[in-house]
Amino acid sequence: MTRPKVKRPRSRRGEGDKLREEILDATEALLSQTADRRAVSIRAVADAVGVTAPSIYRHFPDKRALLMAACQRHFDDLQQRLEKMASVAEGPIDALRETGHAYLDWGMDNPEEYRIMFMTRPESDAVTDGEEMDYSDTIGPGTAFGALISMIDTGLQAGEIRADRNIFDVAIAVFSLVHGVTSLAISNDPQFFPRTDAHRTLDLLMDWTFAGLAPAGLDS
Amino acid sequence: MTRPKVKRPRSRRGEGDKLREEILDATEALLSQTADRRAVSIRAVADAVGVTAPSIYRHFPDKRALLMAACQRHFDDLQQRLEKMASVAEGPIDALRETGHAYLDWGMDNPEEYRIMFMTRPESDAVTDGEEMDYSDTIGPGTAFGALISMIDTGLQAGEIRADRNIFDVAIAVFSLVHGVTSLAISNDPQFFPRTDAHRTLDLLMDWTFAGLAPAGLDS
DNA sequence: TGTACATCAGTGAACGCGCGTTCACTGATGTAC
DNA sequence: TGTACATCAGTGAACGCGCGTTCACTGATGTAC
Repeated sequence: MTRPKVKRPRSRRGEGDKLREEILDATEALLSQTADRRAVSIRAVADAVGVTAPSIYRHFPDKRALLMAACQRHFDDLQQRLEKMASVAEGPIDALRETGHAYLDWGMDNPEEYRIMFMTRPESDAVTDGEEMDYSDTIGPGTAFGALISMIDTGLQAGEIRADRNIFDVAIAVFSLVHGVTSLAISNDPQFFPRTDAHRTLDLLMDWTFAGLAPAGLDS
Repeated sequence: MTRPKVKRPRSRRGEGDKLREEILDATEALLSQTADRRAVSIRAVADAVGVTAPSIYRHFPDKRALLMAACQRHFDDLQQRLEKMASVAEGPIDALRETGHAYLDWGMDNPEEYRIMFMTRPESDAVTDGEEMDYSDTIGPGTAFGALISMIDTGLQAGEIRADRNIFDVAIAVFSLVHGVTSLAISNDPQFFPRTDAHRTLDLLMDWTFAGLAPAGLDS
């Protein structure tokens, strides 16, 4: 990891932005492979790219900005996956279930990214160590949370979800439910809480939830 | 924080263990006040106690051991609180609801401790940065999770919980539900997800859950 | 077609910092005679 | 009751490390004349 690996050939004039992309790729790869944010240092990233540390500063003002940029990519990836799942589903309840499981899978596949994005302390300092998030990018329209809101809204319109609930409250509750299983799954020894158990737990919670959300006390 | 503060008077012969307790107290206080594990360095702890850094090593072999000891105290504290809530409650369903809210309050009051105990990556490395937990101390009898199991069991005996559920599955589901709200509450700007909202969300989820757990499809 | 030059991508060395930890020590205090 | 001494609680200085970041620089490359 500290060995110089491959010496990257210098980009040609006007192609300096290539390095920017390579740096982001390396940052993601490092985070994903080590599953440990402490392994993602400026030096380690530079090393993985095959470049020296100061080169990073030609493309990002500081470490914070680098991590923010990498995290934004993850957000976009997650959102696209969820929207894809939702578009394929048969009806809003099915969409909620499917996206819930997809979300869980994504978290389990990207545990450290998940921790950074959804499990770090609020405010400024999180960033040195992880990421500070702009909430308007998190819950606004065109985001993962926005997609959740619209699924629930569709359910309401279709009469599959009881209409006496505040839609935002329901969304927060459903989100915290899925987040609970995901966060538990990646904070424990896989032997203690294996992947199939996580999905089973989510299913059980969804059963309860959709019984509670059903208009006439019917199970979904 | 780097200033020497008060110079602690040396303990008398045979009273060396006093410092051990003071070190643990200072560790907890530092963690609680800063809500940032990075602020809890050997030097900072020593400083808070009014002693030099090497003195710590007379009482703890390394930083890991110090943090483990401090965390064990937190576990004991949480467990005692939950058992107290459970003993006061009127019936098992009420006990589950009350302990759920007490758990949420505890997490919100001790966010960094909660993160260390329930939200760090599994395995060895968590400790340098937080804590590795011995699961037999976490889910065995006489623990917080053990208390949850026994509440559900009481509910089953009393006929207030449907008997066709695997008790362990139900316990994991209930735990991950409460954990979800707690973890969400302490990972976001309090302005975005205030304390009352967290309790309201938990209530909603509990409503769904107890509808699902009720024997005859009745609400709790 | 040849050459001088500005530009641009990236380097090498060093900075100051806080960290966990080690080591040889000091000096107060209880105890044995 | 007095004194020598072993013990014990804690100190002061230093170690090596990895970190983010800065600074003056180098040398290849495209462009203007």
